[in-house]
Amino acid sequence: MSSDATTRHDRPRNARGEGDRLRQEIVTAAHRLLDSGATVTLRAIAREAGIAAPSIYRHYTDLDAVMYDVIGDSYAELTAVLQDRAASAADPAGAIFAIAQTYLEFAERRPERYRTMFGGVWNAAEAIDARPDADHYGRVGMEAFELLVSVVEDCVRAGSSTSTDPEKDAAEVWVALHGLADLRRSAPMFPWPVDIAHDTVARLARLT
Amino acid sequence: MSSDATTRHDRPRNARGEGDRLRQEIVTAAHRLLDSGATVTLRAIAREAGIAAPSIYRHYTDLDAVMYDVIGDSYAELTAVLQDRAASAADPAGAIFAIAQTYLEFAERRPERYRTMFGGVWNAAEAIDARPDADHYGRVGMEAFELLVSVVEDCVRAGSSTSTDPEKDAAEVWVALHGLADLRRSAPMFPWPVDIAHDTVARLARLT
DNA sequence: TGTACATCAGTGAACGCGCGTTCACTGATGTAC
DNA sequence: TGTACATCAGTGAACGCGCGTTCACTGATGTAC
Repeated sequence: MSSDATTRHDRPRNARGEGDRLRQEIVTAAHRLLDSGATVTLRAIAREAGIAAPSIYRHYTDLDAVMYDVIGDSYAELTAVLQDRAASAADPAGAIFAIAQTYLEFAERRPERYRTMFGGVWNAAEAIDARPDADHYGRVGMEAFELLVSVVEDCVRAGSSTSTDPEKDAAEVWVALHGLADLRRSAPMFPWPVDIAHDTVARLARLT
Repeated sequence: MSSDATTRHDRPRNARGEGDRLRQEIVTAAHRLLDSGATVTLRAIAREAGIAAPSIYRHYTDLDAVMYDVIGDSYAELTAVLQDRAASAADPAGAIFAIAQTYLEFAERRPERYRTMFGGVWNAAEAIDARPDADHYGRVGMEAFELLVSVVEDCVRAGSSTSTDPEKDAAEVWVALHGLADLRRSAPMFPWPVDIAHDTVARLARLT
């Protein structure tokens, strides 16, 4: 059939000066692949994007560089949805629970994406460390955490938390949420107490 | 050079009736590979064990079957070391902290092994579910957890914990330990509070 | 006691696969003269 | 206005690699007669 023996939609080439559009299409294709649970390889991304594999090299040096952008987008998306849900909560304590629930939902609905972001198969930390703009991306990843810290602080001000170290308590909440997200997926037969998330968060955030 | 173009120690063949020894050598080779951080493939295991790749099929149907045994051994080892350290603690509360520290050390010293056991790359749950003797292995994995539950119960009896649901509180402690083990590896630049493990465990086990 | 044979432990060569990566290229479009 | 040329976006064919898996085999050793 076609030359590459793979499906290739007849994608119209971008206009002159618009070459960067393909860069975004590559990232989008990688997102789709990740969310569908398929293995993410350069060739798979190319197939998903409807382009030839070598075309990726015009925009990225390697797979890590692509994943780096995928992770940047993912952090931004997670942060946005957490902020959104926290903002619509009735009170600070409600915001904490909203964040916890939203975080767990994100991890459950996009397990591979979550794993890519938080230390799954692809080691984000390593790749980010290797970048000249590591600071910027480290900060993007921290935004969601800082939201959590500030919500704990809100709780203290509102008198609904007895925390004396919101930063530390927020870290403990994050750790517990991550552990829960990860273990629920890998040990689904474990008899999980239904209210474990709510209970753990309440204790670690020192809610009254 | 040699036929397979790879190093092959001249391993003496096992005596008649002793064929099962190779089965153990295969698992041991897989452990070494895992602990060295190398990618675990059938061919890599064969190289590490000093045998030809097809020889593995005489003992295992596929890589999953090998990993299944690797995981069984790993659970047994972790459980043993946890029991050991818990037993030499001065009191029940000390036993909890000993378990926590030992668990985190295990995860830090053998990161790939830990990830293989608790939902990393290779999905233990899936492979175990597919086995006829799934119950047995599910229980092996549970032993370490049950140790934690019983130590929390000891604390309650000794008056050093106010827990009213040791099983649930033990689950929360486990979740937090797993989250900490996993995130510390994947987010090493995060400003981890030094006493976060001690603090989290004390709170979740309701130590007084 | 000798010998034919079955069993056992393990091998070597070969295969097809998807992968990352290279290379020289194609063909459309803007720009200089 | 026409035309030569540079640039840009993207391709197709090919490569070597390690992988899982198959197949027919080799050669040592225990067992039956």
